[in-house]
Amino acid sequence: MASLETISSIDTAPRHPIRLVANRTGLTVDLIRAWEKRYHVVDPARSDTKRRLYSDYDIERLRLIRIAKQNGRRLVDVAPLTLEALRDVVSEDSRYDQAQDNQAEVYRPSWTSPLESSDTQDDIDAMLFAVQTMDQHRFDQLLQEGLVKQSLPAYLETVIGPLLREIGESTRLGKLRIAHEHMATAHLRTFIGALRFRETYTGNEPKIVITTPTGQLHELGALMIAALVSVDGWLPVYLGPNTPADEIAACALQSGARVVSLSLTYPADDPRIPTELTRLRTQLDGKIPVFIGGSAAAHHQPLIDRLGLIAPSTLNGLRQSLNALRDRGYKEQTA
Amino acid sequence: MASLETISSIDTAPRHPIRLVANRTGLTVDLIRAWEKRYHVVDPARSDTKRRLYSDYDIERLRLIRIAKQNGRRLVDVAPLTLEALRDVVSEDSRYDQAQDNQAEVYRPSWTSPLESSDTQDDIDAMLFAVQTMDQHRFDQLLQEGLVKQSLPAYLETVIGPLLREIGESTRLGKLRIAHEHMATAHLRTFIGALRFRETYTGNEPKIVITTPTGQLHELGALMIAALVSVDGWLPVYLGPNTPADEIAACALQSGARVVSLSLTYPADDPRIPTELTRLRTQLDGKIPVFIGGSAAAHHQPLIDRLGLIAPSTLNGLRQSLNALRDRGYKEQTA
DNA sequence: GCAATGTTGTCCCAGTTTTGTCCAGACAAA
DNA sequence: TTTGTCTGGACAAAACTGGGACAACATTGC
Repeated sequence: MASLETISSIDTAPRHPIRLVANRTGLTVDLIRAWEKRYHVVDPARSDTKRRLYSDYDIERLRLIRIAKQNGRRLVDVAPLTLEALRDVVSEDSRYDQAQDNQAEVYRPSWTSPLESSDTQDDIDAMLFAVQTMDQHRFDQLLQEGLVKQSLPAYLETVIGPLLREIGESTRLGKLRIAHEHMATAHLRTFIGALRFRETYTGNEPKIVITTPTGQLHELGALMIAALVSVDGWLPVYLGPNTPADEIAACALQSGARVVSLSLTYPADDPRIPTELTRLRTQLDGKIPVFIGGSAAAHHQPLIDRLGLIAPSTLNGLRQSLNALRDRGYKEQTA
Repeated sequence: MASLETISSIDTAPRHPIRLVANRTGLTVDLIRAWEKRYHVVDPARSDTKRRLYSDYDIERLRLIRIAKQNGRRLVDVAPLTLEALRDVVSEDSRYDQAQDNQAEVYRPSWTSPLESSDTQDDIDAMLFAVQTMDQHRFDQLLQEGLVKQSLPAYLETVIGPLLREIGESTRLGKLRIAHEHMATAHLRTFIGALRFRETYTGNEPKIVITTPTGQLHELGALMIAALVSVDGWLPVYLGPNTPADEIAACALQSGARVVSLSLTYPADDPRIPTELTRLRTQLDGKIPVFIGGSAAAHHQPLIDRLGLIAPSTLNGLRQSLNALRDRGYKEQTA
């Protein structure tokens, strides 16, 4: 369980003091207590000296309730909702034009463990079949259904990632036409792009610039990262693919981003990559870390080491590094 | 299965406070109450402390009434209509809106104007400012709000189209950085892509393949077309940008599409365009018409004429041609 | 063309409910 | 000691309600 937890769960272990919760949610300490007193919005555990201790789950709920209120909901109405119900309410409110999710009845705790791999593979196969038959509607349906079954990070790692690889592979082998790949890519671009907006923002999130460097035209990896980090309370500044180093640096500085993350996939050995990465590293204030992800990152390991960039090997590794960074930032801030 | 039902039927359970309704419809709280007082436009349920509680059905009605009013309808006339009747009225108006010719039949008071152009320009300026300050959240908010104010086709034509042109222009003039343009483009890609899914599909819609030919990397025009035709009951098979002619043809044949639509923007004089268009025309069964849209279509007028392609000069022209085609197809089918 | 009338969005009022902030005194942590 | 958190309560701002006033504008009748 513990290993899976890291991918998919929102931790329910109580450990955060109220101040951190206030910081992360954008609420005041007083308000959090008042909500608890009046509506039992949260029921935090206590330390042996009666200090409130909140879990990640609580924080996420409070964040969502804050947004729900901004959208015009009344506290009385949203206070008793579960995290999942809140997600639905908030995403419906902030994007009421989105395809109405019809799975309200399905109870899916966010700590749901990832699907059995065979199950997942079946899903992926079904998706590939839908692509092959150009059945967009079915494809979309499968994507939506798959998302219901697991948490977003787990879904990206176990379904979307493998699906992308298989589509690429099948096209190279001639099992899929270019037209099929195009359709699937376009559809996934829309789908993953929309995922980001399932999350909600308070305005206090640290920013992260996400893009791909010059020459890297495939954006889906970067987009997945944007969706992923949204879950953990980052605000992605997403620039799409193929951004020159100068522009990335300018954007990071203008937006006040805490981190930059790049995705490298294809072509893996583009000669511009070393130039661009070096240029980016020198232009950025040394305080802004640069993360490198994507399948082609391994090709540039020496360069990455030399420049002091960070290249976690998995999506989950990236996620953990970022979370550590974010929480470190919190400590510095209050120290 | 149940999915279609849940999508198309609107919940009548009263649960939304008036503030939320105001947010979603773009009306003010005062106005909603005034309409209720004067015309019983809605008759919301009440909480135990007399607070108004609206249903999804109410909200949708208010939204449509707002649009109907913008189209020049009088409140007295539309207030008693059911949701379905309102839908008819609004969609009828939106057709006449842009068919500037024969609007004589419809009663339209003199103050009718879809949206004051100055108003629209203000919105666009605000969006440009949000882009310039890299305020994605604001940008998204403005896009959403704009959409509430008018019907989707009108919105695409009066806001999104001009916005795209101004972003391109500003970037060329150096008023925006490339990073800004990238951010805006990426964001719009997500936004427009999601628009298509506002519509609900029955499975009987005629299909239309939408893409851009080889060398044309800008996909937003094509994506706008996909969103646009969805409104009129087409099912877009969207392939993203840069699709070779052979693949377009294969896709059209495999999916049984009735029409193909291409968007040409940049580079306008790409030498591959004539080759690709010719190739496409010959590979497609003569029965499948090919529409050409986009700012660069004019550069290829002789070619378009020679190949017998169709190039309406505006989005609305395209829309009308397609509707005519669809209805003609329908008649043949039933005759 | 002008006056009377109708339509419509906005604002104000006074009373109620809901919600955010503040305070005081006690205790715990750094 | 200083700072932060705890409980319980007080207070004030914001939001909602019903009612009505009013100005801007369009329509209608002359």
